[in-house]
Amino acid sequence: MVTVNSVSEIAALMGDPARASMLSLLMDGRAHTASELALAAGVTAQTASGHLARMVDANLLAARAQGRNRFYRLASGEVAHAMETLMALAGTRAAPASTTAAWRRDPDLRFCRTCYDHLAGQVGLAVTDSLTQHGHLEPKGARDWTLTSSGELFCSRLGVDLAGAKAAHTRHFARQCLDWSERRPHISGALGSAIADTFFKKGWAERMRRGRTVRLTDSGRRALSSHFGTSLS
Amino acid sequence: MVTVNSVSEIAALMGDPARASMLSLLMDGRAHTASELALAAGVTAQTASGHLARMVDANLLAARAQGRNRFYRLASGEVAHAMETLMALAGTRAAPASTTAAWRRDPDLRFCRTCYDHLAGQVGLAVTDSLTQHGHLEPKGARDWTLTSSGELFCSRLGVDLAGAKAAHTRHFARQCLDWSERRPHISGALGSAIADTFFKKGWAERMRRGRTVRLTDSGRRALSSHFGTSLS
DNA sequence: CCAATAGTTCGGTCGTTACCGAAGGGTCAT
DNA sequence: ATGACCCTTCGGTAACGACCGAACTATTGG
Repeated sequence: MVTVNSVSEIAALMGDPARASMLSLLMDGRAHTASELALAAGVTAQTASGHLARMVDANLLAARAQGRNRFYRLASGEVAHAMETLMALAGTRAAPASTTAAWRRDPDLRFCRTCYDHLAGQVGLAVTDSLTQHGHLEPKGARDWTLTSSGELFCSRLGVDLAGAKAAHTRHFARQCLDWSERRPHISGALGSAIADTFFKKGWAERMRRGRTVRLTDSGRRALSSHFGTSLS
Repeated sequence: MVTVNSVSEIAALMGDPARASMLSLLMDGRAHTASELALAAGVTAQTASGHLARMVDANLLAARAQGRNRFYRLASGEVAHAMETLMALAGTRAAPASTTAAWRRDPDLRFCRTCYDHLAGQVGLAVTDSLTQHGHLEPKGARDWTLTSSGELFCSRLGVDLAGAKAAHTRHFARQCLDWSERRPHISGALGSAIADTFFKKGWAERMRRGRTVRLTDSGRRALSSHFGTSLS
């Protein structure tokens, strides 16, 4: 009904530098305390509290109290997707060299990172490209994929929890998520999450202590080569 | 460090209700005048002008001056994509404002109408396309065409008052005019006016009593086919 | 109990910006 | 030329909201 208004409300929330910094930190898909987020945003705890309350109110974040801490995380992958899209748009603008974004200079982040709960960067793209090129994924509509029967076979052999992914009826199953560093869609949604879980469970990849960067292990490189037929530089 | 900032800048631009309304209207992919956008946003022309300038500055919009109007359109599909994503996040069905625009509901207006004193719509485009494809018109600069010698011959055989058109030194001779419904330039200026006069004089087209709608007669359809080699649906 | 830590609420300040009235420039028609 | 129309720039106002200091609640640990 109030489409334009609600859009501007969401965008206005993301349009504040402090809140954008918080959302950016939360893009790793993990939950962070209010203090961490205040630090990341460069504001005091009171200010951060206000920001967080507003974002929870708008269903951008979800909060969970634990002891005397309060953990915040992104409310959904859609929020992460919107942030990624805005990053992609921000990257296309003709900008002077002096304002080159930090992420353009971070090769590790461009190589592999988490986008909410799935893999992004060159590794995320490599997985996605392999699936599409082998006929495991087929485009469906403008923003989804269909997992073909060969794709189901491939995923179950890989050890991906397909049943669990299909059980998550509240979210898209195989969603396209625009990769801001590579500017092409990678696999997202419940399937993307399940695939990422497989990578972590099998020790193919591990999250860095801080930030969204993900390190591809040696066995991960071998797995990419043997299972996905992909060689990364 | 700059990444979060640039994202928040973009989001902040989209976060104002007036600007979001403008962007929403522009989601139809077409160019709109500053007045239309001011009306859509519910603000005065001065306020709208400021908003539009900021969005052009941020490479969200592209502007093109034409006569006393100034047309604005989205700078790229990425902008539309970002808006769509935000709409999806806002939980609103992306309903392009185009469905409510008058010209969208009026197929006759889209088919053929006058634009000041020359023909616009599909018929205007058909005439223009035919002239360029036969080498009668050649682009000159960003906003004009040159009538080639073959074009002069063609026009005089058609009965177009070329002498009168050339005598009107106060206006451009063969001007490009952006077609609002088709988003491509059609022939305007003194030559465009003279061509339209020919259509009316020969009974190929007649103005409707009210409004800008023009009806193409049966002989007009035959003329389009025989003289311009164009078949319209 | 008291102290320390985490987080929120309240009140007031301050900067940003959206807004409009007035005025000016450019274009087109009569 | 004159007026009408479209758009922009300028100046001033008003309101929203981001921010922090201070005070308050809740949990943990000694």
